[in-house]
Amino acid sequence: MKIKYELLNNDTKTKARYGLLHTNYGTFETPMFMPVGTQATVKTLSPEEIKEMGSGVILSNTYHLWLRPGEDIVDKAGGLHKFMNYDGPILTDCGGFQVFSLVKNKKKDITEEGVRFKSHIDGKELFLTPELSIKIQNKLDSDIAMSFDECIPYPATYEYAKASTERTLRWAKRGKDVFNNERQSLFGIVQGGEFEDLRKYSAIETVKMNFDGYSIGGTSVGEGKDTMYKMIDYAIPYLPENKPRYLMGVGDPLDIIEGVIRGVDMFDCVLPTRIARHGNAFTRCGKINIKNAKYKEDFTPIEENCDCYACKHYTKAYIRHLIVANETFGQRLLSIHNIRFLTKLTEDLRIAIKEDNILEYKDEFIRKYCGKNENNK
RNA sequence: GGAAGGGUAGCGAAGUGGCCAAACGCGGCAGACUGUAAAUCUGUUCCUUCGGGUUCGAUGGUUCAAAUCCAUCUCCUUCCA
Repeated sequence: MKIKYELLNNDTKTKARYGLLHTNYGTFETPMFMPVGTQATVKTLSPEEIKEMGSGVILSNTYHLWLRPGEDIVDKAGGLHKFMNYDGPILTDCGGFQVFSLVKNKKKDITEEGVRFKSHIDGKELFLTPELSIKIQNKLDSDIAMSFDECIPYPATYEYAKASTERTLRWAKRGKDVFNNERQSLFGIVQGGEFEDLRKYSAIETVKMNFDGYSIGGTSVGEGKDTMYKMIDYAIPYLPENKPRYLMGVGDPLDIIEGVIRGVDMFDCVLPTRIARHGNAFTRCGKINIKNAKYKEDFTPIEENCDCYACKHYTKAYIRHLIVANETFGQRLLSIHNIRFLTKLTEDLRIAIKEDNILEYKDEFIRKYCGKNENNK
C-alpha cells in the first residue's frame, strides 16, 4: 500500500501541522524524526532499540546497498525489512547524494543520462541513472523510495542551479515512469538552490507529477541557517496539504523546530548517531562533549529527566570512560540518547502544535539550549 | 671481570655540529560534524608577563655555535666469561 498522510491539526500562528502517516507497518504521528541506517543498520543499534526510542521510519541507502551487498541479495533475503529484521517503515534515499560526492569531473561525468563516478570501495567505474536508482529501490522493497536528484552544492551560480533543477525534474519524471512496486511509495524532491523562483518552479513542477510525498532537498550543505530556512519557505506554499513533506538531511534540534514551524512533517539526519560516535550528546541545555575532563567524576546521567535507556542506567563518568577507551558500548549509549532526544523533541512539538503554542515552545527551547550555563559555555 | 649497544618532551621513537623547542606516533586537552566513503577530521600539547627563558642521563670540556664532538661518572640492554 502507498503511504497516506492524514492532516489532523494546523497550528494557527505558524505553518506547523500535526498529522498521521499511515504506512505498511502501522500509523505514525508527524512531525517525526527518522534515524539514518545507511547500510541497512542504524550504526551501533538494533532494530528493537530503535523502536524503543519512538522512531518509526528509518532510512537506508540505495547507493550503499547497490554496491554492497547488492539489491539482488536483499531481494533474495525477502526484501530489506526481512534482511535487516526491521518491521517498521523504511525509506531509501536515492543515492544521488553519495554519487555526486564521488564524481571526478563535474562537467564530463554528470550528463543528462546520469552520473559517472568511481566506487568508494574498489574504484570501479559506475554509472547511476534515475531509472536504475528507482529499479534498485523497487527491488530493495523499502516503503518509501526517493527520486534521483542532484543535491546542488552551495554556493552555486543561478545558472548552475537552474540547469540542475531542471535536470532533476526530468530525472524525477524518468524515475516515475519506470517505477514499479505496488507496496512502495515514491517521493519527489524539490531543488532550486537558494533561489526563490527556482524553488517555486521546482516545487510546482514536481507536484504536477503527483508523487506520494514531497521532500525539500539541497539544504544543510553549508548555506547557513537563515538561507536554509528561506529555502524551506520558498517551497512549502506550493506543496499539497494532503501529502507528507520531508526535509532531507536536517537534524539539528533548532533546525527541526524551524522546519516544523514552516510546515515540514519528516526529518532525517546522521547527526544524532554520528556525533554520538564522536562523543557528543544533545541536551536541553545545549550539546555537550562527554570526553571533556569535567565529566570525569560526573556521576549524573546525561540528562536528569531523560527517559532513554542510557540516562536511566548510566552516568556521564561511565559513558565518558567508554568513549575515551573507544568502547562501542559508549557509542551505542550516546546514539540511544541522541535519537531519543530528537524523537522526544518531535513528540513535544506535536503536543505544542495540538495545544497551539509552538512559538512559545520554541522560545523556551532556545532559551535553554542556547543559554549560558555550565553545559554550554 | 670483558665486549657491544643505548639513555631525546607524559610514553614510544626520529634527529648525530648551525635550517632544533627538537619530525612522527601514542597519550593529554579542546573543537568540528545536518539525505553517513565519518568509531572520522582539525587544532593544541616544556615554561612564559609573548620580549623571552630553560631543555635532549649527569658533570666538565672543544667550538663563533653542541641533542649531535671529547672526557669522566651514572643507569639500562644484549653477548662472552
